[in-house]
Amino acid sequence: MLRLSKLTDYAVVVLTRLEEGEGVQAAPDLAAATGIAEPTVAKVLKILAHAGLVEGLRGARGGYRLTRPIAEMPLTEVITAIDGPIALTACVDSAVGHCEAEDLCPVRGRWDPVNRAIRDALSGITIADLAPPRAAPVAPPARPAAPLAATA
Amino acid sequence: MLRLSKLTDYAVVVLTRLEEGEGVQAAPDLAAATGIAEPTVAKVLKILAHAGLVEGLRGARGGYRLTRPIAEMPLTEVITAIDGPIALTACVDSAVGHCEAEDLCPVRGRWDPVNRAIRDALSGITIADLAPPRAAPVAPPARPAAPLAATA
DNA sequence: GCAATCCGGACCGGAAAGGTCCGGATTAGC
DNA sequence: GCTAATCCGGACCTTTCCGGTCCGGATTGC
Ligand code: SF4
Ligand code: SF4
Repeated sequence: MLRLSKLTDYAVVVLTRLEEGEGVQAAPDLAAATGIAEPTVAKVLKILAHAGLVEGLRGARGGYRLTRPIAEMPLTEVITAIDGPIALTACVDSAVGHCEAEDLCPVRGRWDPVNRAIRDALSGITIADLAPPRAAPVAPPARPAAPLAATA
Repeated sequence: MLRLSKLTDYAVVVLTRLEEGEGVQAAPDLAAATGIAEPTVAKVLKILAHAGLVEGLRGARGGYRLTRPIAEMPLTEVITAIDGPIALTACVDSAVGHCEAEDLCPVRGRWDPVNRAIRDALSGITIADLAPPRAAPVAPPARPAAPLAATA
């Protein structure tokens, strides 16, 4: 169904929750706050830390902390970090495996523009756009999808 | 990897191949022409016929035929026919299953604009855009992604 | 009547995702 | 220095879904 993995979804949720708390937050803490199982949250955090989106502070009183404000985190970065590069089919540039019908296939390589279109549409969205309207400083319901209007 | 299913990919390939041949074409014929396994092609054709994108003529000398020119077939229709409705997460309108963290989740419902953005980006693409440049009447390499430029 | 072809469904296997767990390393606090 | 808390890296299993195959039945042209 062109669905992105649950882990990616959870990652966004965790990131938004990280933005709310000020200091470092432990994994079990975030798990309780989001309603996701604790080991799963830990796994997501580990992947995100590996991608450089969050920073893990070890030792007692440790936890995780954002390395950037979520307003400067494109959604594509999170997807790429967890699900790998965006590749609709096996014959786009970022794909690894190749299909066996690639010689006879008449549309070989023609997926690239489509792939790029989706990537562009997603790169204009940041995690902040997915986050809940915190204090609503400007206009909460007026621009829920401002950067998305470019497609229309 | 935000990858659409192979069946959908095959469907596009078969559709483009259907456009090339004039009359009806049998499933084994298409299989040989595309390099895809015959039962798989048959399965794809069945699904497409069920969705109304192609028409199956039974009996001897039968086969499949397009109901519309591929230039008027949006890509979303093919995806929806095979992979089901486009739903990035479990909490968008078109999704069936619901995640258990939907009450505590702060981004619940915020995926909808993203989902819509992708759907819009895809609805502007037709199968003809994926098809190979048949006779190249205008300019083959000049406009490979004309309808996609709206996102930039 | 016969052969060719689509139609609908059931069926199975393998891969991938989701989820869980443990031992080790690191650091704050006492 | 010792203990407790916490991240880190990986291995592990379990389940689900996708890709692929197959068969009996219905329909039509010759
Ligand atoms: S070569 Fe053709 S069949 Fe293979 S992945 Fe690309 S579009 Fe699909
Ligand atoms: S409610 Fe939250 S966790 Fe559940 S599918 Fe929606 S965004 Fe993801």
